[in-house]
Amino acid sequence: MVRRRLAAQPARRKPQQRRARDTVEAVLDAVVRLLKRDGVAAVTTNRIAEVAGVSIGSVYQYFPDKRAIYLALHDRHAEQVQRALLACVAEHEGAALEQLVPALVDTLADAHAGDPELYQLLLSEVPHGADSTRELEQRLRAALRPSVLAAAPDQSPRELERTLFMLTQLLDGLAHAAVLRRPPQLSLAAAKTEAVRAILAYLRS
Amino acid sequence: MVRRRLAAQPARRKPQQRRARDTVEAVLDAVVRLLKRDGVAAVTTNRIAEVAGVSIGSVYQYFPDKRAIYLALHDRHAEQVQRALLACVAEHEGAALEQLVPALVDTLADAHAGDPELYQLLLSEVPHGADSTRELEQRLRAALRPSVLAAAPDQSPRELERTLFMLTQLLDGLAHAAVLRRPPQLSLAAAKTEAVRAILAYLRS
Amino acid sequence: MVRRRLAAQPARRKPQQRRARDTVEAVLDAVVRLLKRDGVAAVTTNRIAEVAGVSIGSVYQYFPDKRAIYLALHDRHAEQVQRALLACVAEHEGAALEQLVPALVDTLADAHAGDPELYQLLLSEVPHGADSTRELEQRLRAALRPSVLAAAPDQSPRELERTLFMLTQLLDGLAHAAVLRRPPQLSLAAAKTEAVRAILAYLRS
Amino acid sequence: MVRRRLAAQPARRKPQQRRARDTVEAVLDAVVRLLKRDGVAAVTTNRIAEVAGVSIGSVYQYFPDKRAIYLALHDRHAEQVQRALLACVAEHEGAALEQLVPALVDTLADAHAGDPELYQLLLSEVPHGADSTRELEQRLRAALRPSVLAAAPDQSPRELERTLFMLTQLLDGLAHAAVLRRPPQLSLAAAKTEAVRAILAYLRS
DNA sequence: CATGAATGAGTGTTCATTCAT
DNA sequence: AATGAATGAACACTCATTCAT
Repeated sequence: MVRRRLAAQPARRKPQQRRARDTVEAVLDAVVRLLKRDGVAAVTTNRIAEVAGVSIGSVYQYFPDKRAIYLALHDRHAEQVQRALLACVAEHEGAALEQLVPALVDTLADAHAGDPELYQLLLSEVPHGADSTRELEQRLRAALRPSVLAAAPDQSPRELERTLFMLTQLLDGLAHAAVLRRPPQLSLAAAKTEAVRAILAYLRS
Repeated sequence: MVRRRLAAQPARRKPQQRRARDTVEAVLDAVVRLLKRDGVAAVTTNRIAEVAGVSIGSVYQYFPDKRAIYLALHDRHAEQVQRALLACVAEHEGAALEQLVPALVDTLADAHAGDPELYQLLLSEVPHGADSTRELEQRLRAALRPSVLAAAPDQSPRELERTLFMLTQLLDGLAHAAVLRRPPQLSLAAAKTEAVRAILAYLRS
Repeated sequence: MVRRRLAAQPARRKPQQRRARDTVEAVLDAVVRLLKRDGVAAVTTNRIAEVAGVSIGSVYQYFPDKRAIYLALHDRHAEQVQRALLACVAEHEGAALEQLVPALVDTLADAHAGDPELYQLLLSEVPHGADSTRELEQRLRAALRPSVLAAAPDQSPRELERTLFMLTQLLDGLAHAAVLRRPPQLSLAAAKTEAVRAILAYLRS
Repeated sequence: MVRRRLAAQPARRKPQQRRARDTVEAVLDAVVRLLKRDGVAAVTTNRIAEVAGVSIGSVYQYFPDKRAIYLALHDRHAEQVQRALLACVAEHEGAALEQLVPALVDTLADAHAGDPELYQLLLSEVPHGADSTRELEQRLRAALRPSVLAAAPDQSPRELERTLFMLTQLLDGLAHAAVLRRPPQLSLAAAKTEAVRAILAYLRS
């Protein structure tokens, strides 16, 4: 009996960590909700706590200050995008870039299109240091490196980095543009096709 | 009489308009100075007035509120970029895109490279509605339309818009990336060459 | 006419300084009122502003933070005591210490007795750095130096300082004790007499 | 049986009381440590618990609120001083005041000099009601009464109280001043000698 | 009894904006 | 038109205290 209890103890700990994670998630979701409903100006720490259903004190138990909340939000977004990309790359393991690139454009466009409003808000209204932007790029680069290396195994590290840099910029930039910036006459599908065309044209050049 | 008046009025008014323009410029410069020296958090209207050497009352004479100051700052930047682009396009009137594109990349990269710190701040820290981002694109598009039209005079308006959209995104995105995001191993010159290569590859495809 | 105006200008400035002084005084008085009425815990910056009849913003125009308000309060008290002491010393210029000491004890006891409650509060509840205590002593010492020097002109500087130190401590300590700490059976007058007796006994020894 | 129980109970209880005492001491020591290291502002109940190595809940098991902690700290200090004084008085039982007074000054000065920083903090920064100051005086008076009575057995109770009051004030005030307020030129020894001189001069007068 | 996560009233402070001069 | 003292709503954040485990 005693032993069972001792063995069970670690199980008790988990709920604590679970609860912490839940609170963090609730806080970030609250920020998103506030952001969409009332704009950045309405995002106050007290309001966040209220909407998240926790006390303001608890918010400060998990985040040292308001900036940290925004930072975590940006991070969470970057993580989600990375996860989607890694899944996409894994799904097309061994495929040619001709197959991979359209899939990547789709994945990225979807990631942004899933909640373009939020994404736009995140970019244009939610404060984020320069690192935050780099964050997503780092993750993108990491996700793509294996595929690019497989497509051209004999390139120099320098060339590899250059290609990765350009591919990252083109992918992110064009998917982003397709979702958020395309002119009214252009459909999302057409914009994605065009993006794929541009990227493959570069890779072949 | 009419002439005298017309001649006199501008003379009297000019100083006033001059003064107004000077004040506006002083305010915007003050924001830039504060931004660079102490970060967004230090940009308060009272501090702006102080650094600009005008009274806070005068600031509110020219700007309805703080947002308007940031907006004007973004606008001024967009205008500067547009001016540079128009000059570049004018200089290459009649030239093929093969000549124009490198020049445009140079121009944009220079525009950003001239004060990359400020540009980064403007993008990542200074609040700017979605319009503000579109602003620059609109101007870019307007500047490039004649050249693209000249290069392929018989394309449909739809095609023209599509090409302009992609060209704009590629130009701005890649110039931006070349200046602010390129990995340490990649020189600015190499990044620009690569950008030109990508854009021309797309245009030829 | 113009000249008159130019000459009048300084007169206009005064009201500004006057107003500033008034606000500072109003704030300090508000703190005293709050302190006496509701205790230290009730002294919040917003409440101070309210009781002082100024906006909280104005309070912060004149004091960088709350500590500064308390500091100013201690300072004002020290200044008042010093003024009373200087007046007392001036009144007894040329008198023997036998006459001066009782007058000094009276003055100090009155200064404390005038508002013993406030004085006690200031000492025991209102935060004050170590300097604040020294402040009053410095002023006391400065006020007494001429008299002590006159009473024994041929003592060494070292001896002078020693005597001043002891005199200061005895005066302040015993006046203070007479007002705030004497046992119920002892009248204020008797306590003062006793204080004088102790001080003169020391000076004669 | 009864005996066994009585004998056993204390044995069982002692550890509990011991633990309680230890916790209380740990808490008070934590306050002192925080006070010295980081100042009053850093003394929060949670931080106290942390530094004391107990949970905040345990702190509240032993102290009803924060004020009680400070009160206990002042009390502990007063107790220590009293203990030293009683020992000193006991050591000089039957001695004349001429011998006792120097010993008392030494004892008090040592009590304060042992940790003058803490003592100063306790006086100037740690909130303490008026009682807290009286506390030490009461204890001082109690400790000295037998000696004063022995020195002049035929004085009236009124006179006794008056003398005790003055003696207490002079002893505490001058010892305190000798340790914490003496000017740089004056050595601690010289200051103590001077204090003894003043007190004996008063007693002889 | 011990724990420490959770609470939330309340604080000091800021800063966009106004308006009397 | 210019000034800048005054305003006060609103904010980020703290910390004494509680109570479920």
